[in-house]
Amino acid sequence: MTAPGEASRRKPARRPTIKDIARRAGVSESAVSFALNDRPGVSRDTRARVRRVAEELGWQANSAARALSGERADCLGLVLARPARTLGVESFFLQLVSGIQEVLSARKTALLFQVVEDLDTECALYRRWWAERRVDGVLVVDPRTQDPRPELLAALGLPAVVIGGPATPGPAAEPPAPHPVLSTVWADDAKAMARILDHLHGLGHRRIAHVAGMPGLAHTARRIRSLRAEAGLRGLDERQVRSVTTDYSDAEGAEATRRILDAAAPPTAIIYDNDVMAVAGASVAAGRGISVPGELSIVAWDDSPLCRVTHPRLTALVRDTPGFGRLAATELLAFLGGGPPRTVQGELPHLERRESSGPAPHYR
Amino acid sequence: MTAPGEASRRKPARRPTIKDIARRAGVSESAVSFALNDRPGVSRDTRARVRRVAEELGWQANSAARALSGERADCLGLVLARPARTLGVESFFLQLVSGIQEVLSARKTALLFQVVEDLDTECALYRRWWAERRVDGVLVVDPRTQDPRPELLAALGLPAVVIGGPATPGPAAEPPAPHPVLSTVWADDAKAMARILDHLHGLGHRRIAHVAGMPGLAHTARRIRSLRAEAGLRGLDERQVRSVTTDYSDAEGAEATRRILDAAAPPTAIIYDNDVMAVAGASVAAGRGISVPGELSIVAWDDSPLCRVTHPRLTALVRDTPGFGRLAATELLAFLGGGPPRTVQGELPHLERRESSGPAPHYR
DNA sequence: CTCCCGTGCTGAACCGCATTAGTGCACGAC
DNA sequence: GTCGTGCACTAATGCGGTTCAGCACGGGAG
Repeated sequence: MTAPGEASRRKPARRPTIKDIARRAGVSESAVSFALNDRPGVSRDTRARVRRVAEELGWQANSAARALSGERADCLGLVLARPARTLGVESFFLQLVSGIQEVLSARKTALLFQVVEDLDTECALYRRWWAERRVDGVLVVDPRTQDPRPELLAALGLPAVVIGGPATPGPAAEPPAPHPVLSTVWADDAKAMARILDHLHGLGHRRIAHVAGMPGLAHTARRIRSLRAEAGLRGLDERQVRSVTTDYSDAEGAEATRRILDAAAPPTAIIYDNDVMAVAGASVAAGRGISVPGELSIVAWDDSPLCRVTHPRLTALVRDTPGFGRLAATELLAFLGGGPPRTVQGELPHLERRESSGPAPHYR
Repeated sequence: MTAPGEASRRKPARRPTIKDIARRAGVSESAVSFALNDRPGVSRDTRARVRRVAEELGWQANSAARALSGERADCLGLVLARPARTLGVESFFLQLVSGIQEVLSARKTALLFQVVEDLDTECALYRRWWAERRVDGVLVVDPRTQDPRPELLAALGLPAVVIGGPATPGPAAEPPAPHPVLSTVWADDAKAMARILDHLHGLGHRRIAHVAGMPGLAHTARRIRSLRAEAGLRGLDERQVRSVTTDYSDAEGAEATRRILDAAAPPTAIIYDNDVMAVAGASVAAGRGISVPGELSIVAWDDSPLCRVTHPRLTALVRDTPGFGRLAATELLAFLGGGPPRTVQGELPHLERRESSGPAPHYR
């Protein structure tokens, strides 16, 4: 029935267990467990001997067994709820994940990563992971203004850190109110927006458009509020700073740009909430023969190679995304280790000035 | 010691086990296990009752317990070995992962995803996952010409599917030789390259450059060989089709473009192995006042929104990346289910003709 | 009427580790 | 000399499933 290759292919290839170590080291299994987990109850000699044998055998704890008895899965979860369609050019997540894993891999903690279509599926997945005890905690991304996730996770008792600020928006300029159970890492979008406005206002721009991201997202709301607030501080009124929301795609970024440029009194500067839309916007301007930055300045919120391959290269807000991921992972591990839920702030981004932003036209 | 919030936050929130189901259904635990796993040994009535109780209790099998006794982790692994630096704009992986998970989530199989710095770390990770029994199998990406991974995985007996063809390069035009243990999903780069050459040669291009990806990657080698072969079939010699390798970054793509254009007899068309480099190349051409496609045609291997935001929009080879992921996941699950290792081919990409490719200059 | 077998279910062992409750022993105190 | 005490270690138990060896029962064959 089974071909020869068939039989050999399924070779069991037994992996060593603590029993094997115990036998070879001449001690009991529990002594081995103590020795390998840095617990008291074994002499220095025995501990060293056990360690050596374990090393020789290439032993690694069976994660399932450890999870079953230890009540820990040594595994965190990250769900990305994005319709497949909008999984376009995206440098943010891979960088975030890369940062997260720098921290996790040092602790032998794994990361379960899943892309799903929508928020409901994401919630269902949290429930399943919780019930299956697959993960010790989760990293929540893309917080929304109306977000069912914090409540769900709190109800399940599944530890989590919300990346990108809380779902409950406070005043734009203030740090988010701490959630009683969840940790939060947030970026000060208000200060970041202030930096952009310092730059543009200093260059003489008085009519500024803002092509924002998805309406439901918390940081979209924060940025829109921040723009208003910062504009107000500089004596601009609401009609001079307009925000429109999009789905972050190049298509909607381009479309928004067209509508903005068609207005009666078009702005002299546009802020885009991501790099893809900024490039798309620059492309629209080029297509219409509008000179950048002569007639229109462009600023991208988030830098990437994209911003450097256009002509002119785009002025962009540079964030340390891997650093943000490291921060989030560190915070979640600290919480799992028994620490209190905290609200910590990521590094403030800086504005990388390139050729897409310049003096406002009437200033020349 | 513990604050009030501290105490409540760690609420155990017990999850139901089969013991709970057994008690409420009035049967033994083993009967519950049989009923829930579609095994014979329980009557229709009992099975239905157990199912109903499990449903009511919201029971989900503890994945650790199941893994421990069942010898299956219901989890696959995917490692991406990329220096953090080159984790730039990358649509390919998220799309691949999204396709993979369409298949996995239907079977309640999770995906462990990890980004590491290099191949050695990747191999170490396979060993650890294997020893820890974390995963039932892995999806291997970015196969190389000299690739230690198939051998390692075979030695460990860790089932795997290699995505993107085998490490052992056969003749460009032929499907890869099947590995005795590993499955492979591959793309026919030779035919894809033929489509590009059909297009360019048909437009009169006779000097064609190829800005390829990383030298060590198997598909880079395949594409370079394919270009030679296809050029030969059309009567072009080696000096008319030049390939240079890069690290896929916009910077190297631009640099390669500059050197290519500086040559004594520059090509009339350039093929780029990814979208980012193609855009960077287009940007270099624009900076030099070289008209595209008037003086230079550009083709990108891999489409993305990027290719649609440039002026002119870039002609690109469109692959069904999520479909590729689905294929790979399906194949790995089939193998885990007892099927033989197979070599299957992904859908052939098609060339999306846009404005960046046109008649060669001397044809006008 | 006995024997046998299939059906439907139970009890117990087991997976690999962590943990708790002992156990034997040396040593110091009284 | 006896008793406690701390140390180094072992034995036993449990985590939540799966699985295998029974076991009671009923019905058909001989």
